[in-house]
Amino acid sequence: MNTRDQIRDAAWELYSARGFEDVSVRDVTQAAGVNLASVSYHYGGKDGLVQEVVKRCMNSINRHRLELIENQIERFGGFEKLSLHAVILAFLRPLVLPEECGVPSALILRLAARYLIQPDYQIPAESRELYTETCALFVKALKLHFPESSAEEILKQLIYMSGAAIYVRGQQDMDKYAVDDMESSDNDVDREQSLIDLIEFAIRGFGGDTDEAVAHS
Amino acid sequence: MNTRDQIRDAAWELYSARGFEDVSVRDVTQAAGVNLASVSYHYGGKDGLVQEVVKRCMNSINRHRLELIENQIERFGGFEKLSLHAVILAFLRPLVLPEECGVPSALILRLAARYLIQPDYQIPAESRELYTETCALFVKALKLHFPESSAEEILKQLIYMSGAAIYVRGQQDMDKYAVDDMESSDNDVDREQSLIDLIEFAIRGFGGDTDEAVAHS
DNA sequence: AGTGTGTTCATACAGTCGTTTGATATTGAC
DNA sequence: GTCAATATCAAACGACTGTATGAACACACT
Repeated sequence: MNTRDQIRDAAWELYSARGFEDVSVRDVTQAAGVNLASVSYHYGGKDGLVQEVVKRCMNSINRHRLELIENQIERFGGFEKLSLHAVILAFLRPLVLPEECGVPSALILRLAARYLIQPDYQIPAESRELYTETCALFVKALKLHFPESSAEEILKQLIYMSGAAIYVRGQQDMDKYAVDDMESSDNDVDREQSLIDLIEFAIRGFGGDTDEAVAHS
Repeated sequence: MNTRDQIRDAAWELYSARGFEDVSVRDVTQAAGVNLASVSYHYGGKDGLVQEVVKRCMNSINRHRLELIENQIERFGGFEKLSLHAVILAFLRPLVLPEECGVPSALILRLAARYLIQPDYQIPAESRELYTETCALFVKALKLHFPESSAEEILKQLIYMSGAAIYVRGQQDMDKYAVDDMESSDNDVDREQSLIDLIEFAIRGFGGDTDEAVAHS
């Protein structure tokens, strides 16, 4: 394999497990089995490598969203016939179960945390474009269900949903303490259930009819 | 003023503005006008100082929540008479407008980001206790409106709301790009409006009646 | 005045970080 | 085979980081 790709893959794993700041260039090159200077040579430095990982992560998520929505379009027989539940599921699923598109769960959280505290951080242009397109498509799909809402309102609610999806996972461990008899359960089951709960919450939040929407799933 | 307090206040400001990792002990002591070694002496090291700031932040938020809910109890004439809107507002307001209890807006985001990626991080016991108590009280208040829901379900929805409240602020800048004609607006107005929108979203998400709830506010 | 405790101080230490350097190795085209 | 471009390598550089050290100072109590 390419030295360049070896570096990228090692960084992908290490950054997911331990975070961008806490993984040194030496950690990456050692795990990849390549020379220290290779990072500067191939990516221009640590920042370039981080951006590569960020780009791959964001693009995987948004490509998966588009894939899911296209599958549903086929299944429902047209973009206009998409159920509310299907649209919201396609948007949230890659956030809650990112492994389905090859993205480690922790990496999503780290990315979210990153942009939470550095909103001015330079997102790779390519990734931002894909994200913009993806949001635009989902807004369009949701607008069919809520013609009285503006695009801005719908987008904002998509963001609410994203925040809820991200946050509930990071806080799961912590908040077990708040309800003393909450069972400690398997992580995967938790996440599947979280997705279901979250979608119901989101559909109600949007103002849709939960029962009707679920019936179409 | 105390050297100890000078350090704490300088750290409070600097950590808010630039984050815990990106502010060195030297930055803090220089801003505070005290000696470098004072941090080790008074707080046992950087970690101790960070925990002090974290504790103050979390406690301010949760104390303010309790204050707000007590005001509303007086106003409504009893804990049992609290409106759904009032409860949710008291929970979310300190997250969206933390300056009202003396917490810089950015600090909340940094704390959220911190626990998003380090769910196992040791939260100061005192802060965790207060948070636990606060959540328990709000769950109890919400249970009066949704007697059919379990405490776990209600708590989870409180977390959804927290995530939405936090996330929408971190992403505001970024997501302006997703809707091309979104006006660039004043930050404060944005946040006030976000709070209103968010509460409506939350009330619907909970399954409450928006109009009825708002009428009580 | 003397003693002890709590605090501040300048300085040094040991370690890690990202990046650079210049030499060497590899590759592919002619 | 030769040349030039590309890639890899060990080693070092300079700039930080958090922490430790031991001396100096302040102040109360006897």
